[in-house]
Amino acid sequence: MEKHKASSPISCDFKLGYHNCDDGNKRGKEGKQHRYAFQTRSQIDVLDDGYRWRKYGEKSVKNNKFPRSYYRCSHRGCSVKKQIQRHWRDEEIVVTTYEGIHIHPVEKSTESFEQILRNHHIYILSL
DNA sequence: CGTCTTTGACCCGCGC
DNA sequence: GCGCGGGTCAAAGACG
Repeated sequence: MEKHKASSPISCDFKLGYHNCDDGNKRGKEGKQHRYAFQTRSQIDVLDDGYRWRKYGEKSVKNNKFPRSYYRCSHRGCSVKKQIQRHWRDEEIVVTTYEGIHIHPVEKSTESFEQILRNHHIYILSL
């Protein structure tokens, strides 16, 4: 699912910070992780992409009245994370950030990732 | 009864 | 050292 390119230009005045997660320090797990994000115009903040997610945290962000939710793939051995956050200005815009790669097939076969992309007018920001 | 949410505490790096 | 901002843990409860 990492081959979806952003076909439509986005006018976003916010930028996703690429956190400088240095490998080989305290964490020592995986150093470089795939991280990409997209934003959505939707009232629903949690897009069902076919995987099962378990929420493990929620923190409020500065300069943003809406909190940010942290999810993790509930499959054993799969440590894909994602966080969902609303835009600071428009409540309608939802920013979803993925991190990691799934090591197992998708469980639910309801919607494919492409369909979700089309249905919700998702714009991929960076990958 | 198993899975997932909720929510405060905890940890860590950074600046003062 | 202390507070802050951001990320995670884990116990208890909700929900099917």
